[in-house]
Amino acid sequence: MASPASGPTSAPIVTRFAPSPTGFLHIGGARTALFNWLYARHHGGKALLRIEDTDKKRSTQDAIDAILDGLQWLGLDYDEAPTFQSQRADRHAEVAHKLLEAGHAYKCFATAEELEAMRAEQRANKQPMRYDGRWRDRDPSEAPEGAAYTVRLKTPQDGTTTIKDEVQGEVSVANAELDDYIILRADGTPTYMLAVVVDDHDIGVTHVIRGDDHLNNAFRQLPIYRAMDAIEGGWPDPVYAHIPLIHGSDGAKLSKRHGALGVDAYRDEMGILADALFNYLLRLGWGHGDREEITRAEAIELFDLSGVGKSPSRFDLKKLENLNGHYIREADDQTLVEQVLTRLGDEADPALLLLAMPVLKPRAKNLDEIAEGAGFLFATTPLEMTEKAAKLLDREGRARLSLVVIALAKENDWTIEALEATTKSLAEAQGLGFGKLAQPMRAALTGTTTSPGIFDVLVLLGRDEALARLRAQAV
RNA sequence: GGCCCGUUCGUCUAGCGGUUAGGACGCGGCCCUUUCACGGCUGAAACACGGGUUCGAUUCCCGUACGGGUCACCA
Repeated sequence: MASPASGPTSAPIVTRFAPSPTGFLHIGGARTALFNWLYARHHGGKALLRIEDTDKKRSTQDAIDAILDGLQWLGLDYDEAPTFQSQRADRHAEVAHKLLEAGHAYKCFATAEELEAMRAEQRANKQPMRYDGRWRDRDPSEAPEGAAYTVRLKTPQDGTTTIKDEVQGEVSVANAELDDYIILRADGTPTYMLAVVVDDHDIGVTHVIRGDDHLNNAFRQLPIYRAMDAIEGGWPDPVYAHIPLIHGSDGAKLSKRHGALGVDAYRDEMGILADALFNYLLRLGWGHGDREEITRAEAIELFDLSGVGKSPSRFDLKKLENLNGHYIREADDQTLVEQVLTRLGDEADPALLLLAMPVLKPRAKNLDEIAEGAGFLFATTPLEMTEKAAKLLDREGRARLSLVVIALAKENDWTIEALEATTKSLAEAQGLGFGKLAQPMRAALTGTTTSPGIFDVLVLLGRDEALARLRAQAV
């Protein structure tokens, strides 16, 4: 009756990520890829990649490139060259014919229109919509001469199929719920349901880790494994792990309007670091005690399917950005310079940017904010003023600036320490709070009201440029 | 509609019969402070509901509600 689909395996673990190239690598796919990769790495197994491009109409080279690019960016590498499902149609058909010959599958001569009518009737009668098996026991000779046919799998009609899912636990479905689905189309091409099983078997996949939108498919795919195992042996059930889907902030299935963008958009448009997305995706649907910030090495060490929750989780950009800020602070300055440079104009000087990076990066939560914060370094006089900055430069502010200019013009030691000492003693001599001097200075120097420490700004700009900007706004 | 799955602060999660229900993001306050960040401290904030089982349920069982997934000659 109940037959467990999976048990402990002693053979080396092989996982695979199998996207269909009909669009970019979205956040959900990326996480599925991540979990598969992590599981393989954690257990010292193999991580494989397969492109499921059997739907020629919807598959594009651009999508394939985008997926490969996204995976590489995230640092997910594969142990063998990717396989392309479309190139294996002959093998799929071969298996279908074995199934047919052994009586585990049969020819169905029902036309598409006929089946549509059948479904319409079932819908009208509120019956479950599934193939009624009209050709299951009929003799093919009853079909019209030369009629096209599909090949359907003869699935068990009685009993229950139980899978022991690593994430979902034991899940059972009555076999009566499963219909005899098509494995080979009328044109002889394989359907996804057949192709997946054949490919997974052929490349030695031991663990199928995928979105739980495939949970129902497991019950349909298992009969192929069992039939083939009965025919020729060597087709053990794979271990299944169906991970919950990622939802948008409103709880509905992730779609474009939720920010279900390609990972390239997070990289290019939102200035997210690969390490940050890696960490965020890891923590979405998986937990390990109180751990939040987890490096790649730690992830490989700690990850296991037992930590994956069963409920869908919502995508939260705020948390991603918080994590991104963390990884920006940790990141190597030179690497950041390269990434930020592409977000700045041609006038940006890499050397100066590198010098400024230590004071720029602690205040940013994405790459664009670093670029924004670096703006003043490469601005040309007269500086553009934000509204708030202009307000700081009223008559009083400009008068104070004059005092500052006089004091700093005499300063020969253009260092943070010396500048701070003279500026602070000036403030004291004038009986002013230091902020009264610093804010107008910031406005004159950067055109904004927020920036790194004012002495950092002075030093970064250099004596001549700094003095010039100060003079431009002094009375 | 049938089948399957889920439900702990707004969000991500820890918990695996007895806890002041913990952490993180976000939010409020305070400290640090030349601004903005960072950092530190702190506050508000959750076991969907109803029945059982049990000396005792967030935890186990059954319902209900709500949410999700899936029902193609798509993948």
